[in-house]
Formats: sequence, structure tokens, C-alpha cells
Amino acid sequence: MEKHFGILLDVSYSFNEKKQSFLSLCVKTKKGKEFFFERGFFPYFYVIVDDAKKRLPEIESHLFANKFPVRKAAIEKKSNAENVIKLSFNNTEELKEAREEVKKFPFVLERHEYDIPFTKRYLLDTGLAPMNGITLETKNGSDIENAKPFDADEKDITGLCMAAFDLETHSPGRFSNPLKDPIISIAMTAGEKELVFAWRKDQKKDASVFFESEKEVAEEFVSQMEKTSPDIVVTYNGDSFDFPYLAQRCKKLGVELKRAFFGHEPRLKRMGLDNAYRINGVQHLDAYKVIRVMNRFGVVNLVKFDLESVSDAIFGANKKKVDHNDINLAWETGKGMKEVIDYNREDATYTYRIAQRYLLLYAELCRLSHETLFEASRSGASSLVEDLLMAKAFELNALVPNKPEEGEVKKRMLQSFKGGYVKEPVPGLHENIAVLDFRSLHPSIMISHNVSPETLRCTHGECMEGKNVSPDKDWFCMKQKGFIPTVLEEILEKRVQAKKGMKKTSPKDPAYALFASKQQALKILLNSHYGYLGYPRSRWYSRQCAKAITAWSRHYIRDINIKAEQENFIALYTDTDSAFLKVPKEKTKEDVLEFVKKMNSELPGAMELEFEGYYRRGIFVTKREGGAAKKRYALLDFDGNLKIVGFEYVRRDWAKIAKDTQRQVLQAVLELGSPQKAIELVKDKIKKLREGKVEKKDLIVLTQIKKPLKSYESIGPHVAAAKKAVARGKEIEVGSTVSFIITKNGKSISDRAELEEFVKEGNYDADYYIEHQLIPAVIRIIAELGVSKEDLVQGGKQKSLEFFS
DNA sequence: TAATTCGCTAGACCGA
DNA sequence: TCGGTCTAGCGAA
Repeated sequence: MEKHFGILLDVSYSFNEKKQSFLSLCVKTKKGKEFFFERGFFPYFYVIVDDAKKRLPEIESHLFANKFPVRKAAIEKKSNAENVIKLSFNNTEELKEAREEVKKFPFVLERHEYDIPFTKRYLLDTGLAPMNGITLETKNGSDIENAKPFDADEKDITGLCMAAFDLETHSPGRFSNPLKDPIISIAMTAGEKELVFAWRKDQKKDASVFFESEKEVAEEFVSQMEKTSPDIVVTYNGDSFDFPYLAQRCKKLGVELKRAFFGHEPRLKRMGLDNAYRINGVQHLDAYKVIRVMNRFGVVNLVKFDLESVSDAIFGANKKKVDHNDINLAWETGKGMKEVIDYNREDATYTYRIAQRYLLLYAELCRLSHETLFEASRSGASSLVEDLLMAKAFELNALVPNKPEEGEVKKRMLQSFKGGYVKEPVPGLHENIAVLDFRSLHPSIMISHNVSPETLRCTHGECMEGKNVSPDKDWFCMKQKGFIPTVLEEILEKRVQAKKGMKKTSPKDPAYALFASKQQALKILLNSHYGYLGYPRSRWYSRQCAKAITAWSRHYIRDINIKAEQENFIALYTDTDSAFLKVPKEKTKEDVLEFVKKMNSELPGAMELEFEGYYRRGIFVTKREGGAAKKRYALLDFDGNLKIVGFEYVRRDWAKIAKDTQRQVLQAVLELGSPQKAIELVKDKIKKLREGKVEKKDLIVLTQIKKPLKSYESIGPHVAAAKKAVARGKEIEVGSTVSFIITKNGKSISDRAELEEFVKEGNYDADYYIEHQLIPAVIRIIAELGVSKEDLVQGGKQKSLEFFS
């Protein structure tokens, strides 16, 4: 018996000569990357039958497909079901046949856990998780006798070998065609190591080119990758570009790409409409997808996702883009190859840095969900939550609910439920505003009220009439802690620990990054559970639970407003989990803190009202149709910091000139309490626009193309601009963001819209930018101080209203 | 083709 | 050419 320790990287399965499924575990140990084999774990699923004792022998003697019996059948005790029989099979093919066949058995009432992939099954049952520690006992060198998880620390993860690469290709057409257009250079970054392999057509004239041919470049890349032998390989959009391109070229050139990765070929894996490249034993991290997901989870907030914008936003990189045409030209003529090589190297390096930045966060997500890094980095909230819940269900010996069938999904999609409470604000300028909010409102309600699908409407008489009834009359068991609350409490506790860890560690300490990543990952999962309960495709779907959670949320935040008003605060505005209170002159910040303390003493344990901040001034504006606008406001704190929420300023689909002016106007209005300066500002901008002096970059509007261009019913400016560009030969993908400008040429706004790249400086419609961008962005703000549109446009007499003396 | 609902605003579209 | 309705996108929570 030998013992091994390491980090689990990957699990895959195959068949042996006896047609039995067995698992291969790829583990990073002290010796490097090693593969171990689990031959004693078999695929299985469950059935619920009418009478387990009676049916067990019937199942045992049955020949599936008239060929094979069940490998093993056994009655299982489950915490949430009776008459459960576990059916194991020699291999996954047999399981697939059997799970269909049992549907026809009249005594089989339900099937469960029949669609869990074998590798996932193994990870759930053993508690092992990718990117976490694994202790192995083996015989014959690599056959697993016993495998157990242990908590890896930050050094184990950052100690993994990571390599990023990036291709530059020739693109004489608009796009490179892997069948004919060669790779010009490949850059590779692994830690300190930064390499570029390049070649060009006529290399005699350029000494900076290192190789004679594309084939040599590819060979060198493969050799270097083999030598580096990474555990994680990183690309930027490698799922869609670098991997398929490289694979095609290597095939054509007769270069063995798999040599780069332990003899494992990168394989295309279809994930819905999306493609992904997966390599056995090497985790492919597509940093582009990482960024997209981080954006969705609110870890970053980005509009554009090209590597330049992303590295600029995250690292302040100011990375320069080298245009396709320049790359082509350099390769064709030899002039400017150095720029191409530098550009290529930077691409690989920033790709590497992005991966490095989020590696620990993903390691934590892997650990919680038991997904591989490859999977977790391509997963949305629902799959992370679901996999976490499945792992917990196994721990708690509970049967996992089935995925809904398509018909059921459709039905669920038609049923919505009421969300949070949003109070119409008191419009106008206000002074001394305290903002309070509930910390993790939804999770804390779920924990406090034991909200879970199986505690909903329990049959205990006292629960039905007891204290735990939601405002819309659903009740949840008070006797037994529910599944979801159990899981949430655990996550919450882990997060508290991680935050404690952060506090006692210096930000310079490498351990700090681990704590920070952990708490971030836990926060993502914590906040996703409520949405998951209301998500039509989820296994633990419960509209009733989601509905009860929001009903309680409305109750609690309203209650805060009521109690606040009883204490002579004025409830200005409310959105879901936050309350804006105007603090009257005779009260202070301390009174607010006192109020918060009092509220917390009355709230259930897991719930907590927090003091978010105290502001000198704030503004809410009136909508065009009247009434005050919800979800848009601006606050100015006592240090002069401006917080703008919901306004055009924070929206990508407005021109910079309008957004910047709006921010300046808000700043001026809130700081001075009067509109004069704001009016001057706006008039100045109008003048500049009229004079044609405004630069293109300040006029660009960014909008996403969300569906195929031909399926739009209503042709808005962004669609019109995109269509015109396509007619000129540009390719526009679904999901891409287009930048457009409203020009002078055309009738409707859409007629005048053109993609920015086709517009010359100075060709813009000043009237449009004044009437449809600048004025709408500011008018509702200064209108709160009595200024009208005419005061702006005609320079009419100014109001001399002073709001605060 | 992968968490939810609430809300604002624009510009096209359509019929009078 | 008008006013109402609908499509579309994005943001707050």
C-alpha cells in the first residue's frame, strides 16, 4: 500500500477489457502529474417501487435488454423516501439502457439520479472535489484503494503550473480561414516565462523573425508546452478561436498537437450552442468566459470584453491593439513584425494574468460544487448551486429531485411571482439621508423562516397555525430544519470565517487573497439560491418558496419604514432590501444607529439590518409622465463623493457626452443646491455640439445585438447600423456590442445611425445629440430645481432659486 | 442553452 | 404628423 497526496485536477472514465467502467483521476502530486485508477466504483441510479422487499428479487433476476442483469440491487434507506432500490451496473452504457427499461416496470413509481454523469457521481459520493486536496492509498502503483479529500491551502493552488497561449493568424479575407491562412506567431506565457514563436513569408529581410516556417513555429510551441507541462492551460476565447484554429493547422501541417498535453488531444465539447475545448488531465480555462461569468456575478462590471478593454479595466494596462491589417502587412512585408510579436506576447501575458486573478475564486467554486475547473469556469449560477445541493443531498442521505421535463419547464415559465417592494420616492432634493439595508436579505429570510421545498406546508398542526406563516399564508415547518436552510447556514458560517480570516491577515499576505476569493465565491453561491428556487429548470424548483421569500422581504422592509416613521424619520425611498430615511434636523446619525440597533434586536437571528451610509444630499427626479422615478437617484456624501444609481450616467447605451454632462450636473446641483452652474455647463456643451467640435469618442452609443439581425421586429438604431455594416461586408455576431453614431445623413434616427468605424470625425447630427442625448439626460435633474428646457436652449432667464440657505 | 422580478426610457410602428 | 402601443435594452435589487 502506498500513500499519495496531491491536488485533484480531473476525472474521466473509460471501459476495461471486461467492459466495466472505471475512473481515471488526474492528480498533481509532488512528483508531477499522475493518473490513478478507481476500478471499484460503478454507475448506479435509484428507483422507488411500491414494495421494495417484494420487488428486489424481481429486479435482481431481470435481464435488461435480454442481455445483462443488474450488477447489484439493494434496498437503500433515504431520509426523504421509502422503498428505494439502488441499481448498479457494470458500465454507463448498461445504465443508460436500464434506466429506460425500468420506466416500463409497472411497480416502478419513480426513477431518481439517473442522469448524473458518472464522473460527477463519483465526486459527489466520495466528497472529492477538483482543485482540492486528495489523499490516496493505492496498490500496484496506481490502483486506488481509498481516496479522501483534504482542504488544500492557497499555496497548493497557486503552485499549480499554468500556461497561457495566444495565436496571431494571417487574415487576407476579413477572417482567418484555418484551411488556408497560416498562423503567424504563437505567444506563450507561463509565470515568468514569456515566449513568442513567429515566422514570416520572406524572412531574409527581417532578422527578428525566429523560425523558417509555420510548421516550425507549431513544432516549437508543442515542444515548449510539453516541456512546461501545465496543469492549467489558458486562452482568451480559445474555445471559439485559438484551439480550433491551432488544431486544424496542426493537422494540416502534420504536427502532433497532443504531444503538448501529455498525449491528450484537445477535444471539442458541445455545451449547448457554445463550444468548448477540453483536454483530459489539463484544465482549459478560457479567460474570456471567466470574465463573462465574473461580469454576470457582479465581481467585475464591464461593457466590452475584448482583451484590451478587460486588461485595462482590471489592471489599468493601457494595452495597445494591433489591427488585423497591420498584422497582415507585417507578415507580408516584414515591416512591423516586432509590433506584432510584442502584441502577441502581451495578449498571452494578460490572458495569463486574468486567469491568475480569478484562480483562487474558481478553486473555491470547484470545491463547493465539485465541478472541475473546466466545468466551473463555464457554469452559470444554476449549475453551481445545483451541484452544491446535490453534494449536500448525498451527505445528508437524501434523494435528489429529478430535472423537470420540457413540458414542465414550459408550465413553470408561465407562472411568475411577485418580487421585492419598491416605494415611489419623494421627488426633489433632500438633505441628511441615511441608507439602511438588510445584509443578504433573501438568504437570511430563508434561514430564519426555514424556507425549503420540503418544509413548505408541512403536516404538523402547530406549524400550520404557528408563527412561521408567510405574509401570503404559506407556512414552513418549525420542527425540522430544512435542506436549503441547512446548506445556506453552512455557507454563511464559512463566509463569516473567511471574512474573519481577511481581517486578521495583511492584504500583502498571500493568504489574504485566498480568504478574499473564498468569501467572494461563497457570496456568489449564497445569493444565487433564491433565484435558483424560482428558476424553471431547477431540480429544487419551488415557486411557493420563492414567493414566500419575497413576501417576507416586502414585509420586513415595509416594517422598517413604519417603525422609522414612528420615530420621526421620513421614509424617502425603498427598493427591496434598502430603506432611505431622511433624518430630521433635531436628529443625528447616532439616532439612526440607535434605531438600527433596536430593529436588529427585534429581527430574527439570521437577519440583520445594516447602516450603509449617511449622505449630505440626495436627489430623486420626476418621470416624464409624472410621478417620481424608482431605481434612479444620486447621493452626495459628506466627503463630496457622488454616488449615481440607475441614471443614464451608469448606462452603456448613452453617449459619453450626455453621461459626463449628467454627472457634472448632478455634482453641481447636489453640491451647490442650486442650478446656475449646471445650466452653464449644459449650455456650454450645447454650444460645442453645435459648433461640430465634439469628438467621435464622446458620441458613440454602445448597444448589444441580442438576436440574429433578421429576427428583429422593430429596427432600432443599433440594428439599422449593424445591418448597414453587414451589407458592407462586416460580420456581426449575436451577443456582440456595436458602437454607433447618429450622423447627418438620413431621415429617421435609424437611417442616420452608422457603426462608429464607418463615420468620419465631425459627421454627427448635433440636433440629435442635443435633443435626444444631452437634454434628456439633464432636464429631469434640473427640473427639480425649477429650470425648464427653454432655460437651457434659448438662454432664457435663469431662475434664482436657492434651495438651501 | 442555464438565477429572479421590478422599473425606466427610447424609438419604431401603426392607424387615424 | 399626431398619439398610443409595442419592442428592445439595460439597470437595481
